[in-house]
Amino acid sequence: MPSPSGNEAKMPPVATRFAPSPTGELHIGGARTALFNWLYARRLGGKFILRIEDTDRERSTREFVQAILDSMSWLGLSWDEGPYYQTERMDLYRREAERLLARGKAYRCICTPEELDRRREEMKARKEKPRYDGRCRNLPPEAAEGKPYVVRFKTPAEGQTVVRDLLRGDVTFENGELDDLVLLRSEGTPTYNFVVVVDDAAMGITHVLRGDDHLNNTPKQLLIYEALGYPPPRFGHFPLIHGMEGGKMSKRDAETSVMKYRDMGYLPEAVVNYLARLGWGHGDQEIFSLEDLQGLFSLEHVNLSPSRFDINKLLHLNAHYMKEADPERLALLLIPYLKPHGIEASPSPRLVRIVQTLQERARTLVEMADAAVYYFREKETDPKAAAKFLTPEIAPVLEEIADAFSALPEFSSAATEAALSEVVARRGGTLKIHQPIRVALTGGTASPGLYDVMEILGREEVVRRISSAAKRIRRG
RNA sequence: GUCCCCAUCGUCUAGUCCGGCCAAGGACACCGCCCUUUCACGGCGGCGACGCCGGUUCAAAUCCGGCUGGGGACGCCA
Repeated sequence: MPSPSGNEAKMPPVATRFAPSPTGELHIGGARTALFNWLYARRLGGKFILRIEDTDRERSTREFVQAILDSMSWLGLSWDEGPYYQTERMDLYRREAERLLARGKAYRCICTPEELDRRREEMKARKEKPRYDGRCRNLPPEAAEGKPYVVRFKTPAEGQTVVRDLLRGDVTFENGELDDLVLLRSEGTPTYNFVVVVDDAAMGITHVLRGDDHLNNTPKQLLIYEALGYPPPRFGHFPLIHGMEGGKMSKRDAETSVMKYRDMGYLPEAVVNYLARLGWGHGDQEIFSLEDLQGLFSLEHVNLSPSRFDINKLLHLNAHYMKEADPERLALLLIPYLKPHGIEASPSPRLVRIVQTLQERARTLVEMADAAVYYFREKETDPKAAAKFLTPEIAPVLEEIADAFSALPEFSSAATEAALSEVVARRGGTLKIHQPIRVALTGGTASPGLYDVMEILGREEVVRRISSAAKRIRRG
């Protein structure tokens, strides 16, 4: 219970943000960052802001912006404000840079990129930490006239900056280790460490939750906050997601784009569940809906060590959600995955029935589509299956069964099962007939329950496929 | 090279803050068995970890130090 004079009472409502740069599709690691920020805001009744960091004009594209927005929506991560685009806020950044220049907190630097590169290489060769040597710090203002220049931050040479990390506690940096970083490029566009501060301050961000790779940037940003005279937000850095081989997750390990997982037939709830459990836990619980997560997520339970992306566990979770999912919804979702097989399906009760037979057998929508093909057209028979089950002595039995099915008053799974036992009984009761029929019907040895398959296929098609299998056997 | 972070089964994790309930629990994967018209699902069981060394303590996975190992950052990228 917060006292009237306590900090709690004055705490502004929580605001988090996700600030991707549209230089690629939404990365699986970025998606987790977005998820954690979204959850944190939701949990505390705050707002979640989306900001597109497109100041790198060379590499940012409209298409990537759209892909990121689509990925967020697919995952169910809605934003309360934005998307803001940094390229639309250039005036603000230039104004703030001017302010720093006027107060002597920043300076113009006329070193060329080539020169800088050269010096960096030299420093590396000398085994020093590569950094700007500050040679333009005290240049008279006229020196920059008529020349291209960048605006650099005047990092204090002395003292320490401590980052009070929400997850790791205090992390202390020597200011002397920090660089005079570039604030404005020679074309006048701002760089990351500068815009992020200006925007987070302007947007009232209270909590910056981001990947570990930004921990080293934080002291620089803190110093910029101070120079600008804005109160800094709280920071929390969680570990990166690694590939199975260790190291930043790359395409070598697994697909890194969220959209690709959708394309590979994963359900968004499985991806969300998996991402949440990667670096976070809640006792022994494994299954979490987005709604569960909103109520349970907390920074205290975020792990500090990097976790590896394990596609097997994602697959397992997806299989779980495939089983849980409403068959009508799955039927709708399945349609596009049928297209590559040349199947143009449309929503129907039959499609729902098909999905129901496949739900506990398919781990992804792609697997489900693969397994569903024989429901739509006769598949080529697997030669091994044919050799084993479509033997000459089985041909007359198949013919007998086809006849029995044709004579049935109604073609239900109960009826076909009864008819089949009758045939088997007539032949001595030890006949193994299921696999031959399965091969005749589906082209392979694995399928849902035979009677269900037959009911869905319908009498005409069942009789046709069984007879044609018998004919093929007789022809040799 | 310099700075920073991290360290429980192969992987994700519970336990670590407030040392004893932990001869370390769950999940994935893997291996067996059961169920079964096939394949799956499911059920049961197995395999499997506190990186190392020292310290504090009656007692350490839990606290402290060192070592080792892993990772990240050092751009006119974000």
